[in-house]
Amino acid sequence: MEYRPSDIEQKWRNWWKEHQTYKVEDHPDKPKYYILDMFPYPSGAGLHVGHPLGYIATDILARYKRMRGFNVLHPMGYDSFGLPAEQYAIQTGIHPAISTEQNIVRYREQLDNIGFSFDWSREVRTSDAAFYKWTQWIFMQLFNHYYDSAANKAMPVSDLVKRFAQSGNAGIKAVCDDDTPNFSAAEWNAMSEREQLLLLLKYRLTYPGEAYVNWCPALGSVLSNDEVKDGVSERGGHRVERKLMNQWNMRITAYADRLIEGLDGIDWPDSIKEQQRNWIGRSVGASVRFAVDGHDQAFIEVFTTRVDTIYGATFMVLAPEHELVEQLTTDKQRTEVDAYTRWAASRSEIDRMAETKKVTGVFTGAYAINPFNGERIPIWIADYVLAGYGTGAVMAVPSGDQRDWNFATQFKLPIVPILDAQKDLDQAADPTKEGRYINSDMINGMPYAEAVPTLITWLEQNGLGKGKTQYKLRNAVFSRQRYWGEPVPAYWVDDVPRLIEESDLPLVLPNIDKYLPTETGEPPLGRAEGWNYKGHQYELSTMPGWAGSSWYFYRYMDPHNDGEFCSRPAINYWQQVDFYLGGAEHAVGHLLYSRFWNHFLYDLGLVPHREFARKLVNQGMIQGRSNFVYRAKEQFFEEYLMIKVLKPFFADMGPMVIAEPDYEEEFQYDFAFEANDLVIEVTSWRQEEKIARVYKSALADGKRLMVLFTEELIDHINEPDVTAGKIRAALQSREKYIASTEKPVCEQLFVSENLLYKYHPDAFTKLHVDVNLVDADILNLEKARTQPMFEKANFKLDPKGHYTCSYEVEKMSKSKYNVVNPDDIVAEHGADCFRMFEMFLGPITDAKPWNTQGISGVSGFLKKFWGLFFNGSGAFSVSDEDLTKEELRVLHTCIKKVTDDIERMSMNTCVSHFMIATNELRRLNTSKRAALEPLVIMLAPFGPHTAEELWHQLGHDTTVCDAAWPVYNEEYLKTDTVNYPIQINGKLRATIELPSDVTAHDAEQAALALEMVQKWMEGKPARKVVFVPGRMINVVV
RNA sequence: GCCCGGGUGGUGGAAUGGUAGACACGCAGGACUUAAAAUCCUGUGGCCGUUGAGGUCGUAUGGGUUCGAGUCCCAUUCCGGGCACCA
Repeated sequence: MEYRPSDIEQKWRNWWKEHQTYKVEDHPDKPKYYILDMFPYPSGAGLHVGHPLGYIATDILARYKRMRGFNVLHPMGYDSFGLPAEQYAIQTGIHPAISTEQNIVRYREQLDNIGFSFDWSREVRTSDAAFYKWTQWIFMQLFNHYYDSAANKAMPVSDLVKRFAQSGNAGIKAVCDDDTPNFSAAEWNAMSEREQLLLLLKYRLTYPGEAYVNWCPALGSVLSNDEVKDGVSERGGHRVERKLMNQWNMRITAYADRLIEGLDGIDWPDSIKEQQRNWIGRSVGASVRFAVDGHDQAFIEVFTTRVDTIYGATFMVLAPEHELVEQLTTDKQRTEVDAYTRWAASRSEIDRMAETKKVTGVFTGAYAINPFNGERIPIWIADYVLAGYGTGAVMAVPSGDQRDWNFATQFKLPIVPILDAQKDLDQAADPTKEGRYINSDMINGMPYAEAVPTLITWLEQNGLGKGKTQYKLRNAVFSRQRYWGEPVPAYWVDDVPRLIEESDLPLVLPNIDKYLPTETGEPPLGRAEGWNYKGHQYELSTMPGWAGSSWYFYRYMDPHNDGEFCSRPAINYWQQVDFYLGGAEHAVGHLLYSRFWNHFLYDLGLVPHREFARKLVNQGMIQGRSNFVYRAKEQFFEEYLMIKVLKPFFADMGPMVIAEPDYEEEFQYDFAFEANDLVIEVTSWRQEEKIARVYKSALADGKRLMVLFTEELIDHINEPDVTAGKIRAALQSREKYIASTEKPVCEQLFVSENLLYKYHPDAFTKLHVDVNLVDADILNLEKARTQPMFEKANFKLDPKGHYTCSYEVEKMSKSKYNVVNPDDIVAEHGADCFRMFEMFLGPITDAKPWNTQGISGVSGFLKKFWGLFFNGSGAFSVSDEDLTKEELRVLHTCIKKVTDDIERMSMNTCVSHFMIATNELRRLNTSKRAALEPLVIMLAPFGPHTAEELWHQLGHDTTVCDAAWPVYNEEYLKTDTVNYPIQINGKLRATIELPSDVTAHDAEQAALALEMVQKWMEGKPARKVVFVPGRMINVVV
């Protein structure tokens, strides 16, 4: 019988479904093992080949653990709220719930075809009201709790209220806003309810507050940094500004220390732990208040980790958004400061952080007073100081900090050394802490360790500052001005948020007519009719993508519970995730937020562990190979005209007078070619205003104007002669204004990648093109023209008539149009082959570009393995004979290696061990049950369909999933002799066959006796002989 | 820019500090075939040499630790991921 996956795979998938093979029940008497994959966002592009990489690995582990006697929970669901569905809804008007449902159906089909052992009865979807009811419920718990620093845990706000009423907030150690005032019990009790509620917001673990966002006025929406390119929106190229908006926040900073400490107790990759530590960015230092000269009420608070350098602070820098900038700026400096502030507002945070070469900034005209020596230091603003980090102000110490040094050097500000150990301050800053302080008044002569406490004590005694621990971690913005997310279960009364009753959960997302912000700039939910609670308007923003994914792993334990997010018995049995697998790109997003929520739920006694996942493994990303096309900008046509049309044209016409355009002319006419009083302007058909303006200038100058539309240049891009003809005619004509009246056919030009070198790089926009339209980097023009992107396009082809695309290896994603689906491969080679091929690609932790060359190796292996069970005439034929010593060695080597390698998630080497065993058994002509049955069992996690078929052919009638994993016997692995390599001074020179139980002494003697060894020792005595039993012998001379 | 990974034949990759290149792909040669496909066999890191010798270089680059380094340490370089509203 030939191996034909299509004959067996569907059959067994049906059988598993019928027999509920993968249904998981809680068995308190059985050891449990909870294996979790990061659930996918159901994108419109379908499941891509990167998704299953992790799912296959965990599926293998899950099936393996089951065979080792564990009750395994390996569930799957969908992170089904998200921006792409909303954008699709904006474009098409289709409700995100509908497109999401369609995408899920597709995902499910694709997942089913791969033969996973998921228990689908436990599926969760974050966009189901039955699920987000509990996301909202957790939000409400966060609102109702504050972080008590004394108890080091979350406590009910109702307790806080009682304590306020009794003794005010003086004795309360809690995490709260920096600007929380001190008040007595009497003051508290005298407050109105509204005042009290506003004050409590400063303590709650989730609260509305101001935060900076990328605001795009033209689109009327907030954009992610990702959606902002070069200061304008990626879609549409509209202006984007940094704007303060009232947003819900999560007080994750309350848990900063616990989130750092918790990392020590979990088996997560060091790189993830390190990234989280850096993200939280705990730094110990001091905050210092600087008075401002001439402004009695204004103080600038700075945080520094190097308070010891304070006498070297020769200026101060504020973020352009700093609230005092407006007030401090002197009239003389105002124009300059305003211009700089506007410019800075147009830059994204990433741009600002990335820019280090160019130092920019302006002087405000104001001076701060150094609290230690009363010195006046100038206050500047510069965008390397970020408003969102710390206080948005830094004291600049150019002798110790490189960025400050650069700034000081650029703007000629003084650089004062403060330690006698600092060197070469004319070359660079020296951040050393060595030596003794100089120029530093009260700490002169002290070392670092003494100086810091001296200064902090002084600050605290004088009320000018204090020792402080600062975190880079900011409270997490929790509002999204979007539709497709969980509604926030809160409503507003007199600008104070209140929660709805728990009994009114879930607060179901309402339908709206359009998925866009309202005309007044409110989020889409502002369009919902009757969106209010007992007459008060609901919160209009929705929750971010990470809300549902921060706790979903508990829902799988008890997915249909309507009374609790998870029942007590279920959580007591399943406890926590034993093995979590997913991409490292979630290192500081999902994985940190989930830990935060879990610590909170732990404080409330709702979950048994502080950490939700005991072990985490990162799956490497399967990267896509993206292709790019180049769309010409207007500038391109000017260059094209010069190079392709005018140059040959001049050669034709002989010498001719061309005016050198001066600066002003260039401004009036972008493309200022002028000959015989004719000016040529290149612009788009649509730029009526510009054309009118240029025509007016031309008239005023007494010149004639010819307008060449970019669209007509596009039409004739491959025939420059046509344009040359037009110009020739224009030169001879006496008309004042010459422009084509033909309607353009093409509106965009795409230039082949191998022609780009002729033009200025800025003349093109590089755009992703769907890889399905490209074959070996050549764009399929016929297919391309069917796409909206190229509907009105012309292509400038290379001399071979090809449009060549450039390529890059990057993340596989719908937005990069480089998604490859597994479907075709599964259909062609079968699911088992696909599963094993993905594993065979390499370690799951490595990133690698997708590439199907090599799949025939796995496909051939499955055929050979299958072939072991069938005789020459194609009949199933397995004997019951005993195994020979060699067959035993082959089998048990394979058992040992595969078992060890699954345990360390090295699935790629497992596949090669199967190949080796199969090749060996073929060589030995083995068709004995005693060898093949254990192999079928071991193959089952990898190729479940094939294994199930062979298992049943071997005469079993229950599933192979419940077979016991084979155990290897060390006895069979032993060999009588070992082939020892012999090194002379670390270089391999000979080998020698020695008994496997040889003593060190005998081995040395045998090695030294060898002729080759003697030759390489060149008569010198052996100074030392290193003998590693079973490994090697090294002779040192 | 900052943080985190990674760099091994033509390709994917293997290698608890102990014979670098397992297992595959590809390629070359051969067998079977009228032919092709499929299948099977042999070879396959570079260089020098050889007729069944052997030598030498080699794990991004340059240093270091060690009897011994792809593996550990330092520096450089290139590539990938993250950088707070993509998920």
